Amino acid sequence: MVMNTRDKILHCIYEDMKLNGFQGLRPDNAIKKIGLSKGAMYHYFHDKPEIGYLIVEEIIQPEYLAPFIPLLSYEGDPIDYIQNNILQVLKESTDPKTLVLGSPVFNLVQEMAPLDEEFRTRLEIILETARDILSDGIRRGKENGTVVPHADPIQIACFVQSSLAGIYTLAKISRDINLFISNLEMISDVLDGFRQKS
Amino acid sequence: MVMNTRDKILHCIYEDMKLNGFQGLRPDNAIKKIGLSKGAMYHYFHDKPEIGYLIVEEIIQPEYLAPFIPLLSYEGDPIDYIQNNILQVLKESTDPKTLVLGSPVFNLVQEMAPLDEEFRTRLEIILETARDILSDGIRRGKENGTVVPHADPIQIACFVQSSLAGIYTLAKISRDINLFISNLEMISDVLDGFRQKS
DNA sequence: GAACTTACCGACTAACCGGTATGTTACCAG
DNA sequence: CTGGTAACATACCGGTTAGTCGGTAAGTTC
Repeated sequence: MVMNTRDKILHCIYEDMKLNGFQGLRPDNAIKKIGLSKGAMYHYFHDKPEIGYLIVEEIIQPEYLAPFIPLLSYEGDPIDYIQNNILQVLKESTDPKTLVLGSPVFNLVQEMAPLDEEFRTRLEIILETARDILSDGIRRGKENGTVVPHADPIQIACFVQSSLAGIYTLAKISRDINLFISNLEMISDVLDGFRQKS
Repeated sequence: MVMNTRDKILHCIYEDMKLNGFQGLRPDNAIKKIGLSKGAMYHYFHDKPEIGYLIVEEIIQPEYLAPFIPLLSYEGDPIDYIQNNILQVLKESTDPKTLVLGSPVFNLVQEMAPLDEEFRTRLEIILETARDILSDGIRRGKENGTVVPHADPIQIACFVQSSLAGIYTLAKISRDINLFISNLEMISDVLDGFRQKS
C-alpha cells in the first residue's frame, strides 16, 4: 500500500495509540519511528486532538465496521452470519498479543468518552452503525423465517455488541485465551436460542 | 463516617480517579479539595503508584465484591440471587451520571492492566474472586436442583461478569439508560434458560 | 530565473507533573 | 521546660510534553 506522508503519520500514530491509548500517546516519539519530525506532523495537523479524531474517522471506523458491512446485503440466516463471520473470525484471528491490547474502538470509548465530547460522538456513530446493521440483519431474519418471531432485533444487537465489549475487557486482565473463546461460544449458544426450528 | 487523614486522602484521590483514570489523575490537585497539600500526601504514601494500589485494595475491592459475598452462604436458587441482588440492584442504583463514568474496576482493568503488572494482578484477584463466588453458587444450584444439570458453572460465571463489563462500556458511550436496562434484562433472560423446571 | 509554495527540520518555550527538601507547628514524654 | 517526633505546608527541581517558530531545500509557476 503506497501512502502519502500525511497518511503515514496518521497510521504511525495509530500504532502508538493502540499501545498507549490517546492520553499516553506521544506523537513526537511515535513519528520518529518513520523518520519524520514534529515539524512534519504540525505541518499536516493542527494539534493532538485533531489527530485523534482523524484516526477514529479514517482508520478505526472502517476497520471496525468491515466485518459488519456484508451483513447489510446478506440474504441467509443472520445468526449464521454473526456466528461464522464475526464471532468465528474473531476467534481465529486473535492471538494472546492482540488480546491484551483489546479492541481500539472499545479502548477509546473507555478512555475518552467521558473526557472528550468530540471523541464520544465519533465513537458513538461507529457503534450505533454496527448495532443498526446487526439489528437490521436480525429483523430481516425474522422476515425470511430464519429467526424466531419473538426475537427483539435491537436487544439482540445490543447483546452481541455489549458481549464483545465485555469479552475484550476480561481478556485484558485474565490473558487466558480459553476464557476468551469460552465467552465467544457462550454468545454463539445464546444466539442459537433465537434460531427458528424448521 | 469518621476518617483519619490517611484514609481521607485515599478516598479523595479515589474520587478524582473515577473521573480521570489513574494516568489522568493529579494527586496534588485532588487533595487540594480537602484542604491538604502535597506534603501531607507524601507523608503518608511513597509515590503515586502506591496510592493507586492501595485504592484498589482498600476501596475498590470491597466495594466491588460486596454484592457477591452474600451468595457464598446463599441457600436458595443462585439464579434468583444474581437476578435480584446483583442485576436488579445495579439497575436500581444506576443513574445517568454514574453511568458515563462506568465501573471503577473495569475502568482500571481497561486502562492499567496492559501497562502495570502490579495493577493487573490486584485487579485479577478481584475479578477472579467474583467469578469464583458466582460459579460456586451455580454449582451449588445444580446440587440442590434449582439449576439444570448441563449448566457449566464457570462458563456462566464468566458470561455474567463479561456481560456486566460490556454493559458498562456501552453505557459510557450511549448514555442511554434504557440500553443499559435492556442489556441487564437480556442477561436475566439468558440466566432464566438455566433454571430447572419443577 | 525570479517569485512563490510545499514539505519538512529541529531548536526552543511555557506549562505541567511527580517528587524532594526544608521548613513550621502542635503535641507528648520525661 | 526541653527535646523529640508526628503531621503537615511550601518552595523548589528535574524531566517531560504539546506546541511554536524560524529556517531550508526542493519543487512549481510564470
